[in-house]
Amino acid sequence: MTGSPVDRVDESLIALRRILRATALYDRDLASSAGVTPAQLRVLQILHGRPGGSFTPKGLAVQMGVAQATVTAITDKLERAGWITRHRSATDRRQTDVVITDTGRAVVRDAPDALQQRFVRAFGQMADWEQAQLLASLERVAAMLDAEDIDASPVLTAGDIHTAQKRH
Amino acid sequence: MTGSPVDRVDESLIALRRILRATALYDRDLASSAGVTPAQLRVLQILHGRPGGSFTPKGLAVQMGVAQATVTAITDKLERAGWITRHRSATDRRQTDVVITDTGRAVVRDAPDALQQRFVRAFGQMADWEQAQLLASLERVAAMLDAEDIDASPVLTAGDIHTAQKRH
DNA sequence: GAACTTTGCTTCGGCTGTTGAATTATGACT
DNA sequence: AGTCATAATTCAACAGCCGAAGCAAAGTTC
Repeated sequence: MTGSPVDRVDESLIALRRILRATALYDRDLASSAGVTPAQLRVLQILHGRPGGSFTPKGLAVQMGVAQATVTAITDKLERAGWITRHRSATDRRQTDVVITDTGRAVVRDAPDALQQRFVRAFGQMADWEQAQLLASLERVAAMLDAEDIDASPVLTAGDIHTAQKRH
Repeated sequence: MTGSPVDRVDESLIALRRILRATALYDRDLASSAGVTPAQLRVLQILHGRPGGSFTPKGLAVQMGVAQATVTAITDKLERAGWITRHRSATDRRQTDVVITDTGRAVVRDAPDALQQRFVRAFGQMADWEQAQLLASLERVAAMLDAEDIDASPVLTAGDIHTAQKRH
């Protein structure tokens, strides 16, 4: 069953692609079923996990790895939907504070993150040593891929994850 | 260092998100640097790994998890670029055969799949038991995520992966 | 074999995400 | 004051993606 080294790297890559594909499909399901697109939800999740529920467009752009213009476009839609508000920052009047609203937080809470739920459920059914091994492997892969030339800021605030926990 | 079970699932999810984010950023780099977009490259890769380098739009749509109309749009661009050709199928004249051209194959071969290269390199430096463990974990996660409600067809033919191997 | 249903593909209109370039406003520095 | 840098927006242009509508070919039913 254990093949040659070449087999192993091939099969690892195939497994990785399967993971990527599954998440892409989940994203699209989410978009069609919950009335919020993946990119918009990502913005809401980031805001939700921030102290005060607020962030600057620049900060959002850096964290998401997109251009500032993209953030402007997305926040336009979020604002029109009433999920965020925008105000000029008091301290630096060049900046804008993007603030999540209560209805915006509700969207984050209610968005069915099927991927995450499935992962949490399956993870919980694993034996202790399996969990530890899986975590080690995932962190290993993450370290392999998101390396120095990519901004390594903390990708995800834990807010949405803990939310999913509560509703296990 | 080893935290509570809740910590572990949280940290696993964060690692998973880091992986997803890294791959998304790689995709965008690829698009801007190689003159081919991720979706277009995916079509070319699928064709490249097929016997005869040919597939139907329907098959592409199923494999990629997108609508047929999307495949039409993408193949329009690929055809205009000279990377594929389209002919009516002889056996079933409703079908179209999408066939990759030689220049199309060259695009697949030369596309810098930085993600894959980095993975292969790092993987090769790992100890034997680590490789085995990583593979097992990735396949485990893949099985957790791309489950029954998602078409579980073989996601990726090995063609492009072996190509990356050769040029390790 | 005529009428229908199904299947495969394309066209069309519309939305989202994404970007670079140009613009405006503000802050920082000399 | 003058210059430069930074934050955000606007604009024009693509790419991806979809559902609905249309069309052609195959399959089915009577």
